[in-house]
Amino acid sequence: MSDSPVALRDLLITTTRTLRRRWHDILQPWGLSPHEYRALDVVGRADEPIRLGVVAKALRIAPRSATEVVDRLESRGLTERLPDPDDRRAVCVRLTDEGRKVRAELASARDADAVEMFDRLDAGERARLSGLLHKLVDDRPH
Amino acid sequence: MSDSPVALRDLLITTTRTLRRRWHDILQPWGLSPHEYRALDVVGRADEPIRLGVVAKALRIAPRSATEVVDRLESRGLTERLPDPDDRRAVCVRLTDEGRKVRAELASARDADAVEMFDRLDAGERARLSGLLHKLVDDRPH
DNA sequence: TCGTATTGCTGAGGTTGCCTCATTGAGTGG
DNA sequence: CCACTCAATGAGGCAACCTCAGCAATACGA
Repeated sequence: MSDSPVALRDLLITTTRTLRRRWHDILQPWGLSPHEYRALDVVGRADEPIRLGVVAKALRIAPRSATEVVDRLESRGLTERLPDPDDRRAVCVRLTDEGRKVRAELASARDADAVEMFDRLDAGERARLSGLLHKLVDDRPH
Repeated sequence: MSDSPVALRDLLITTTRTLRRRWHDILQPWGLSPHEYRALDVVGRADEPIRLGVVAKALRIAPRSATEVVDRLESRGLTERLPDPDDRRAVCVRLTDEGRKVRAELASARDADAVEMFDRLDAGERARLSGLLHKLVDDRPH
């Protein structure tokens, strides 16, 4: 019974482990952790400077911890802080030119890797896989 | 293009995130982390007492760290250490009765959860999903 | 068989990435 | 104007990993 729920769950886990490992390897040369990339992406996704507190919420970490993640990005020259014009308590973050460049390069490397990962499936198979996974997770609480 | 490689990758990640969260919630009442369960499982899977170094290799952590994981299990009364009869440098670990009980209960809770998670798919769909995932990962280095 | 290298575990101590709590300085409602 | 509340951050803590050194015990080469 190789397609029992239990075997299927393990297979799903194996598959995303592979994905994560590949992503990790892509990130390696840039010296960024997956979490740091996520922060870089959150900051870059907003085209306006974004508040530290908003970064924290987006990453689901404590505000205090967002300070640290952003510190790390800043020390690599990828982001810069600036005062919030509307609230002098608040601090905003935005990407530097270098940060924009790194984010763009990583995003396209990541997408290229997805293409490579999935090129064993043709369009029909991908559509079927997509349908099955949607059926599994759609409207699932969380 | 909702079944592009990129969308598919994200969907796969979302799916296992759901799996992981459910697993985490199951583990919660027992006060065990996923990693601690994995250690418990490694120790229990061997029916002989198993060396600490072997535990480390199975968990892919440094030997020093295996000492700590096993310390935690031991402090919860789930495992016990005993000297290796063949090599007086080595220390073996085995489950206590309580450990065996917890491992069995968790394993069946985990399997029951997989059944529940996948009951949205019928046997044919599960077989198709299994085939597609195998095609993605089989013989992939690592 | 004896000296040397290697091995298995663990103490000591470092790093990372989170956390909570308290502080500071800034907005806000009665 | 005073008492809240709120944003970021310093201080300090914790969990879970790591490396390195040390202590026994084992294995091996001459």
